[in-house]
Amino acid sequence: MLHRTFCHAPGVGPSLEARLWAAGFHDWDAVLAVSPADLPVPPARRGLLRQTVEESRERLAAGTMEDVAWFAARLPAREAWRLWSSFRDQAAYVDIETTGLGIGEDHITTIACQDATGLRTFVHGQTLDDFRSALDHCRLLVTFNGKCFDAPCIERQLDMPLPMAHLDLRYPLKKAGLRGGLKVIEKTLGLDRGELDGVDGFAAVLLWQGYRATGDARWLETLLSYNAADVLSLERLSARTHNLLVEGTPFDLLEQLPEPMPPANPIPAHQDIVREVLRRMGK
DNA sequence: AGGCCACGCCACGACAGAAC
DNA sequence: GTTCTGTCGTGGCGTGGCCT
Repeated sequence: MLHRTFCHAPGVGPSLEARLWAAGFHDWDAVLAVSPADLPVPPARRGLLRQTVEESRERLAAGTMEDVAWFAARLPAREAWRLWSSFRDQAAYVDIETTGLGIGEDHITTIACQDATGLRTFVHGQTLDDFRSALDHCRLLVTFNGKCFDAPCIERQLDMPLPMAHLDLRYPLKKAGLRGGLKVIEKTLGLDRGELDGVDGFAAVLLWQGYRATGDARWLETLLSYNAADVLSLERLSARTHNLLVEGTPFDLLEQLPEPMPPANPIPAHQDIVREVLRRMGK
């Protein structure tokens, strides 16, 4: 979808982009194939549009982290979803758990990261520092509400800059009509958390506390299972977001993509631990 | 419950095209 | 050439909603 995008050019908003599409300029090649005078945009904007399209073609072909970040910086936030189909192979889906909502002394307890190489988890006091190199090959960071929560936490607590493009699914999903938190949206799409049903972010705090208090690895494993579940659905949600938002363009049929089922969660959740946590939560 | 970001709304400026 | 009108993009501000 990115190669059909013009609203990242200065002076081109939703209206002008729609005018270009309606006039048959369906991708960058079509714009470069005609003289600037034939473009259906105000004369003062033709030069910059052509220049942006030329640079876009080069940057999409190069596809370095800087190139992807260049697109992300120029796209209006509401159109950031268009990055995903072009860079999904270099995407990393990330979610963190913490001891709270960042008030006072709260810190990251675990991180789950899924990318082309598979699922990895990182634990405070054990392997958390390894996360610093986990995103070395990542061109596109994908999260849910990560712009507000996960990314600032990681940057602040691990002192780890995140310069790559960042797609926060919360906003495009809302634009596509899917509101509410991650679990609510998963249920709407028929995705089942299985034995982790009812476990939420606050439960994750209790799971960490239980692990610290008992040293029992089953508490940690259940926490990691929950953390993993949060990232394993993100690729599917990204595809659904893409497909729903592509429906609002003239390229609905051309750009629809298969929606992969989330992989099975490789980390077991222990039922007795889940029951105990839900009991402590009054559920 | 705190922090953070995008969104919605509005006002404003730039520009193109029409009318005179 | 000037003026008016409509369209479009941009920036500022307040607010809602999501994370653990």
